[in-house]
Amino acid sequence: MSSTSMRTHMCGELRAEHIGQTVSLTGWVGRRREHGEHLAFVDLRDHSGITQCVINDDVDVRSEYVLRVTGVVRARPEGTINENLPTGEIEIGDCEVEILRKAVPPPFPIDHRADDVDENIRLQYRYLDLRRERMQKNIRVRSAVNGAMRTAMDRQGFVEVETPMLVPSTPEGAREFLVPSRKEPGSFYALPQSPQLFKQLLMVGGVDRYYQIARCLRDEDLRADRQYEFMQLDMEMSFVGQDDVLDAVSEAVLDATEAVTGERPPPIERMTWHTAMDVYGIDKPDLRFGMQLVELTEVFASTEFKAFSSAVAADGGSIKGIRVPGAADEYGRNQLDKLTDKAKSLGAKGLVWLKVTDDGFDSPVAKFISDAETAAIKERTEAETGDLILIVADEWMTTCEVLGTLRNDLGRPPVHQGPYAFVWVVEFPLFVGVDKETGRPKPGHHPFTTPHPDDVDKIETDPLSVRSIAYDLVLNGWELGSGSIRIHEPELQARVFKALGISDEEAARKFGFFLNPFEYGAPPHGGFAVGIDRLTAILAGEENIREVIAYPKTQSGADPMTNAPVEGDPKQLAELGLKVLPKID
RNA sequence: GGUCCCGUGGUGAAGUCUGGAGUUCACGCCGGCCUGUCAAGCCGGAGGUCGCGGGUUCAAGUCCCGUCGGGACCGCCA
Repeated sequence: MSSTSMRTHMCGELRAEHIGQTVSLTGWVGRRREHGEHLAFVDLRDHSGITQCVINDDVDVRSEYVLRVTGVVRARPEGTINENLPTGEIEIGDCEVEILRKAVPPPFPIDHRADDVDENIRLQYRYLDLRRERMQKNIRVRSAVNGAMRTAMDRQGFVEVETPMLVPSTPEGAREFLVPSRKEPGSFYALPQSPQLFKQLLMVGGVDRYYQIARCLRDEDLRADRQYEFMQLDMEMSFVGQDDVLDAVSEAVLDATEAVTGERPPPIERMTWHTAMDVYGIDKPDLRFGMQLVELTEVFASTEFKAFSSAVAADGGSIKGIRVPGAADEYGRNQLDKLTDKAKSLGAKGLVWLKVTDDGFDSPVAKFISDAETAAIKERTEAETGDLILIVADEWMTTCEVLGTLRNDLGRPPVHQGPYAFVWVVEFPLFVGVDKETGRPKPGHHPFTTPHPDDVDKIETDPLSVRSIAYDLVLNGWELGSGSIRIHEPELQARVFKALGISDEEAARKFGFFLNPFEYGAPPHGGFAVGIDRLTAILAGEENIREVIAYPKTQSGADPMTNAPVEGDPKQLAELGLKVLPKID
């Protein structure tokens, strides 16, 4: 497999069993150690590893020269075995060295030391960065993830279908990249934010089980876990319920994890959205650590502390706390003030902190808390002396979100650390919040998501309480993807549109191209999409998806290697009927 | 759109708070010595618009203003 017409082995391949063989290796000069005119050690490197070549002639080879070395595998002399190297027992002697290409010195070392190099420089010379062991590993982890998921989908009877990259602009959702049409100046294609439309129409088309390793594009600001372009394992299946989709995706994701780590994680547990919010304060809970939100509303049922009593009295009010083990001494007044500011910036009216002592609490509000309440707080939070307790009293959602954010800020390990804590978060609300202008509820996922059958009756009467058959896959606090069972009956779709305040005319205008085909017989169907960059990053032990993307963009959307984006050429612009307006300051 | 951090020979850092000659350290690079190294060693050398522009000052890498670039996060990502 690894041999070619130019080489017999890879640089990381040779062992004691090869001693005596004449071999040819190709690769780059990693290190050169010269001992006078007639002895030099050259570490020849390719992605598989390095092999020491002993060169007796006076050959001028330098860092990153590309060589073909032909010689005899021999045992290293006693006392010179390098146990840190898989190939450390052997070396290549009687070397004939062919310089295939000289090289100028690289701007940074092609090894682990480049981890500390400014990322902009690594990206400018990405082709050199990619030569490094870390990048080679990450690219191969990615390939393994793709391969395992593809195999898993094939095995389960899914059919890979490629959907177009030049698509119509869609009215809702993320900002799109526009591509001007040359044939029709003034008209534009959009690059797909996902194959959503096409995959659902594949179901109408009787494909039954579709998947694709799909490129998706969204013109939204970049982050550690977000790029303009990203890859998804996109899938859709017909005549299914939620369990069918979750099982199929679990298979692919667990296979991918096993392919990379060699170990298959346990079956992925499920948690309702409500539990995730209530206990972890976030819809993408990180299950690797505790510090759960503890319910304290009842404890303060008859409290005299006004900040709490008003929350108890309010409809939908909630008081919760988190315990930060052993943190009482770590957090001084200054830091506690910062936490309070943070809580306020997240929408809380305030933050109560209690330092747990043997007697009770050390806190500015300790005097408002009765002995019974103190005992109840300690019992419910399982607090011990030296712990710090943070309490928020507010509307339920605010209480949960604020404490969830603090929990992550204070306790969350780096994303790749520890076990792989997958979790399915199910029963997302159908609607989230209310549009300020229209007063109508806003869709939580997208307007084609099926309402939970038990809640369908409440679409008109209490829309915000309606759950949906929409679900997310979460790993170590990162959202890996989301999906839903789609609405396939027009009556139900009409009710949801009505709740959203979308008129028949508007629905026909905005979504007609999508929904009209359903008239010809849409099967019940549902699907999912898994973010491959994020899954790969976590499996590769990286905290940033740029590390698992061969050619990523910087946070401002530029590519330091190619200098993209570049100004439009006037001739091209003219052909497309485009004119660039001057910048407004 | 916002908040915060960073920018010093090819690379990484110290120096910036408290202004005083481009000073220092490590790696790399070039040359010399060296026959068992593997982060080789020893000796010598070259290499700088302190991101850029403006201001304050007798004097700015250092203080002030602006700007560009990079990063983390918020908004945004139905």
